[in-house]
Amino acid sequence: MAKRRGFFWPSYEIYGGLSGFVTFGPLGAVLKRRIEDKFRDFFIRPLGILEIESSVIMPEKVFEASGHLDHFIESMVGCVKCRRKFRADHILQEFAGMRDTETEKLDLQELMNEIEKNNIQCPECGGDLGEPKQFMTMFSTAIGPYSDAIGYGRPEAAQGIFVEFKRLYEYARGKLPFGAVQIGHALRNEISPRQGPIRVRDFTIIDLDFFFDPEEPSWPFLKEVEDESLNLLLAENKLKGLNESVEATVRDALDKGYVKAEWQAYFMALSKRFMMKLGVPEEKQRFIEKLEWERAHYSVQGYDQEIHLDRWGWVEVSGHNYRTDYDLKQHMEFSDVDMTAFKEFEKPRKREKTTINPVMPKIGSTFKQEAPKIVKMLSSADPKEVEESFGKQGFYKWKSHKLLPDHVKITHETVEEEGKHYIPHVVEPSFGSDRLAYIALEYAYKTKNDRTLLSLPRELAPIQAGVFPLVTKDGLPEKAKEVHDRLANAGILVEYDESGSIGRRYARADEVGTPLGITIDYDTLEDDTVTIRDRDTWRQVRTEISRLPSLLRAYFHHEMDFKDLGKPVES
RNA sequence: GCGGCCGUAGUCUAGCCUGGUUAGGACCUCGGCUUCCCGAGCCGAUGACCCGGGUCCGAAUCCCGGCGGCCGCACCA
Repeated sequence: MAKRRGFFWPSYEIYGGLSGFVTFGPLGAVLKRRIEDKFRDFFIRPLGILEIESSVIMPEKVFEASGHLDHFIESMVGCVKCRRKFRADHILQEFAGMRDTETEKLDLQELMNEIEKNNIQCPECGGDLGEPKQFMTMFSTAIGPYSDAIGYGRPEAAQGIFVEFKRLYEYARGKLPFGAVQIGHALRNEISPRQGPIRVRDFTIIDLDFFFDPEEPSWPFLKEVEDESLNLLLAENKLKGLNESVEATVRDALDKGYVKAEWQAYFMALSKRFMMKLGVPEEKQRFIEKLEWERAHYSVQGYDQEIHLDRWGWVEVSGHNYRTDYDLKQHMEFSDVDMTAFKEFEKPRKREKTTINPVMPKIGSTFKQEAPKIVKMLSSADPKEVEESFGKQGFYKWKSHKLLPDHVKITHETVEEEGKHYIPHVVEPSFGSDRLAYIALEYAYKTKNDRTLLSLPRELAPIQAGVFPLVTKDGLPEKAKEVHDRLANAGILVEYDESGSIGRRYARADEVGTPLGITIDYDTLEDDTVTIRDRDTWRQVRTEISRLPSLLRAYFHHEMDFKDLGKPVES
């Protein structure tokens, strides 16, 4: 259906196809765009969130800082005999009793050594395991003609926001909280994509990164959603093997500690409502908390929003991660650019301040070429800690170097502070708009009297109205074309169709989810009125052509119901 | 990546086992006729053997390889 009517299909079919890539057709592309617009209505506009657009290819440095280079990688080991593949780290955890924190640090050679040392065989057939290999799930490329300028296709749009934090913060005139969003393509080289449009290698991601002060995690907006109930499958229950979800209001979920950040709960509630707008009833939705090892490296708490589909079961449509200050901190460290926010105290505060100043002549003569490193270390070290260490041990140890009190000058002073710098925390709801389009389609798909009906929410429909002459003679087609042009000029997405019988044309329109059918009949020639037919009820009303543009506009903005569009027609 | 099943117009399919004329049908789509409100009817048209190699006088059909799909395993930030 999706293919025949032009919603989406597998890409590169003429060359045999390539799994993990889909093309959105004429109707699908519009549907997707409308869903993204709906997202803007729902999340962006009310909160004044900043929408930006950054590039898909990003330099290696970004992913070094973000941690993706280390984490978006899987070491796999294959069995020589049965050729099955396993995650090398999982094997070691299971058969050598190693912890994930230990296996994480091992390189390929070390993984191999550990496997040999522990004499691990293939868990399936008992055969020997081969050499571990790494599989990078980011797409890599060379930037320009220099092969050492490595770039990666972004696996998430969020990094494009974090690297621009400073400018965005300035644009927001230094006020928190604020959020930034990006709707754009992201690439992930999935090992084995399945499930058609649900799991692809090139997809549109919507990353909304919301920055807030961790000391002021509350916000009045929460009030709007605190009674919304959420269906939560908690990690603690998953660990116990329980698949029962709990029903809790946003307020309760926060009070009971199910959700750690208020803003996260707020976005979860909004996401639930958003799905309902796309046609998914609440009982087909749930949020499932990620276990520690299932979470992304940057996340301290993550919930996946899942939608139940008859075809694929529970499918993830959005991820809600509490990223804390992880990303900004990392980019600060790697770029040496300050990404803190500043907040003024209500009253200036007095504070004892301890500072360490390196005494350069001494440090230089003691540490020689190591001296610059020492100075750098001191600038980020905690002065109190250094002072205490001097007090207890008479020196401060950093790596293999011993720092003596002579090397530094410690001063104490009382300073008056107007405010302080801090690294904002981030809560991130993230959606895949391809999946949203698929879900809207599946939930709209119905059959009625053996006919297919795509009951899309009216504001999502790619074609808003069909214009049909009742029969193709006596000047009706000409009149219908006139009406079509008039509506098209009024900014309404209309389609003209005169092929086949009127019933057939209604059926075709129903199948692509066109909400309204406008029919030109013999009465039209008399009094310039037309009938409007409702896709879902097949009811008809009659109204004047001149009023159509404003009536339809109101109808699509939900300011008017179908019955208000004209006088009912007896059939 | 592995194993099982599978691959004929946009869709569903006949033919394959047992090689042999223009690969048949239905739906969809398009054109014409007809038609005063829900896939009606009649006439006509477009459109397919997944790709490559092999066997053979001859391959949709038999053999090998590849690609793709579905299911299971694995992966899923």
